[in-house]
Amino acid sequence: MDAIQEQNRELLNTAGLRSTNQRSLILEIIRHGQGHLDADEVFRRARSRQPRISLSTVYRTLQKLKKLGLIEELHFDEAHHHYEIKPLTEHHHLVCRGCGRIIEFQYPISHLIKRKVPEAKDFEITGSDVQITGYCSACRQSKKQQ
Amino acid sequence: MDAIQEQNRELLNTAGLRSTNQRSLILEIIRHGQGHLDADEVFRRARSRQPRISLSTVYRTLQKLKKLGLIEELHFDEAHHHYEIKPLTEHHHLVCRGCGRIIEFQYPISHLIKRKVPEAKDFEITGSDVQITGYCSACRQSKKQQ
DNA sequence: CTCAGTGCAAAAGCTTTGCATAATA
DNA sequence: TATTATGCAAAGCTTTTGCACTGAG
Repeated sequence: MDAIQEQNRELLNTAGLRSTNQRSLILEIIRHGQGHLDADEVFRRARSRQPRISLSTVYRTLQKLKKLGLIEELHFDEAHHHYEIKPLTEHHHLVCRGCGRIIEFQYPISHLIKRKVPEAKDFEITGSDVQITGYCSACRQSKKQQ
Repeated sequence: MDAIQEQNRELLNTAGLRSTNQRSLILEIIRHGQGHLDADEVFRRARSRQPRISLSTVYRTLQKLKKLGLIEELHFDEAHHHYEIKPLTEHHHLVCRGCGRIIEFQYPISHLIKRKVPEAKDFEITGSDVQITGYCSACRQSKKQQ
């Protein structure tokens, strides 16, 4: 067992979960997935390394990891969810309506809102997600040429 | 036909759509729905006034109205979408993880992001949604008492 | 050894689609 | 009248669940 697996094992055990190959693998996949993988993509990548893994395990693991706060569930303009490793610094997403590209940016929105928005004064903020939709520079170029 | 229906009719015709009782009704329901209705809720309210309306019509109409930009689709932490009339001023949502209440607030986020975030300089912003999750003051109170 | 976790298959949402009928322009 | 829109039923996708088996602690 290598160092990364050992680290995952501790992470899971500390949370009161059993460390299994499946869970460790799924955690790795999301960690290296550059964010924004959906369940099916996680499943396909997992299966290529562990052919007998099932979709239900993927879903059950994603739920557990979400509840533990290890990963975050994102809701883009689609019928299914996307997952990313819980970011250390607050970051958000520009979603291009042309090519679907997702550009991350950092900005301490929740801090700002806490300060500036009266409705938020009494609200205990645990998470935030900002989605800006529009067209990225590449798609703006190709729109002009049409 | 009353004045509101006549207004809806023009709105739809201008957009190149036929004006039907179903569409006019659905538009009314969303307009008076205080935001955040899901398709099923729109369907149930519509059926109480027009019993033969079908769920497919609701879904098809929501799609059309969304493409026209008359309504906006929101993605809270659930498996389905919510809809609201396109707001005139930019507003966003505090979503309570305790009671599910949704509190709206106004803040010109996209303007701010355009100015402050380098990644957004080249991005043509067409829409924005900020979701702050956490606990509202009522739920914070009841958490303390537990 | 015990119980949490897994795989499989079946079910359960939510949403979309094909087709004949009805309604609008 | 020529299309577009509707209702119904069936299908499609994503996600969840029941159950017997497996594997971690």
